[in-house]
Amino acid sequence: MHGLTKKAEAPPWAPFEDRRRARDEKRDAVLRMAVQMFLDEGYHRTTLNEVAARLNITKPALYNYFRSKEDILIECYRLGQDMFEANIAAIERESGDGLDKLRRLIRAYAQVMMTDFGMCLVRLDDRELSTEARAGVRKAKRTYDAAFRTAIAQGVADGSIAPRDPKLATLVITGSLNWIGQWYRPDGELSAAALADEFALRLTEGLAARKSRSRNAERGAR
Amino acid sequence: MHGLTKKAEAPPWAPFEDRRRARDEKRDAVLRMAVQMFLDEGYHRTTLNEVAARLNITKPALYNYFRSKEDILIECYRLGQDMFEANIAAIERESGDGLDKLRRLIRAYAQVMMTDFGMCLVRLDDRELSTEARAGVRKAKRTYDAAFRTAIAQGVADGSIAPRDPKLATLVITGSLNWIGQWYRPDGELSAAALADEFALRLTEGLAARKSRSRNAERGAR
DNA sequence: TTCATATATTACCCATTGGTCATAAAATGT
DNA sequence: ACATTTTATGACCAATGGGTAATATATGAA
Repeated sequence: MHGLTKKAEAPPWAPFEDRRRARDEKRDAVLRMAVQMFLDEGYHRTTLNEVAARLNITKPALYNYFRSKEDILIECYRLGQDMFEANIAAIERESGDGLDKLRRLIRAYAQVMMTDFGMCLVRLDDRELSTEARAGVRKAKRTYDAAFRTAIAQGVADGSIAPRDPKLATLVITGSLNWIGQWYRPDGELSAAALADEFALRLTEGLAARKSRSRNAERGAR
Repeated sequence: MHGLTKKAEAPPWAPFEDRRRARDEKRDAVLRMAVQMFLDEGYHRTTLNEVAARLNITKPALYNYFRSKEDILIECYRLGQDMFEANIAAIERESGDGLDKLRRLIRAYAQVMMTDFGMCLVRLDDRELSTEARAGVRKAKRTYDAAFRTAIAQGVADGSIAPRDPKLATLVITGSLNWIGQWYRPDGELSAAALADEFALRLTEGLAARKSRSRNAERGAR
């Protein structure tokens, strides 16, 4: 019996890993509490003392996980951005005509907008952020807009969407979607999925290109 | 020559009136400056010192015209509300089917949303207000929503709009309109009127009831 | 001129709040 | 048991900004 391997099962990093995980969990708890309070009361009316109190700790303890109040806000934005980006990127990879893609974009975007971190991006004022952080957030927002614009442009090109200015059409659609973050409450009558479907339906019911004989002939001809 | 009426033309109240007008003009100037700064920088990041400085006065001078910072904010909301109410009430008085009325509502609402005081209602956080003031603002907002809902319900009833839930349809439409306040800049390519027309077109192009033979027969039959 | 009123200023108060520091208390490793 | 690191705390600092009081200045009336 070598003294070396008395109980070789548990890897020696386990405690470290445990600790790191416990730390991350606490960090996440701070973030979840903070985002809720930011959304409920507004960023600047939410004090770090209150956030800490609701977590049964005191303010300086927060500084073990975040460097500043703005740092907390930045992380909220980042979590929201990650959700949008993951969903949008997945849809852009899929196949389908422009109209289909647009419908999927609407559904996905609407659903993310009904989550706490998702609505961060439209409910919280990014002017609270430093110039650099704000630039990052705005750049991210522009990429989401671009996804809608290209889907619409593609739809107009492939004949699935009746001709229109993709930029204006995007303003109409994303406005409606962004505003969801202002009124959605999880305790409403309709589920998030049902609402997302409704928005996908209503925001595209006027877009489909008429399947006129001439257009069909045109498409069949090439 | 009576000493009494040496120059009887100018009414004796003129100076008073002049003074009152001058006062009102200054008050309005404060309001216009304040609303711009509130929109530019956000309410709580706009200090009364800065507002005063931009008007070439000092902070305490503002207190000749307003009782508090919140009082200024309340007046901004009120001016915006007045614009919405005047427009909406006028349209509700007009005749036309539900779809027509909805289109006119959209155009009018969009145009007010492109003014400083109009966008107040969606860009500024009414949680800055006292409970009573906030209740007033929210009540006003609900009446605008109600105008859209009734127009849509009327349209569904009179056959000009294809059947749908008026409440959800209103959320879709007013969301798009409210979001205008977040991106509109008066120096854009399109005029406010052109944008309003575009929104009226795009937000209703999918609503019109199909004029199917059976429906026409139905309508003709009663 | 003189008085009254409206309007403006300077200087100040004070409540709030993000953030820091020295230190204590747990938790972890040996 | 002991040493070390992590995590938490109480006390405090400093800046910000809304609001006020005492006072000065301009304006119109008598």
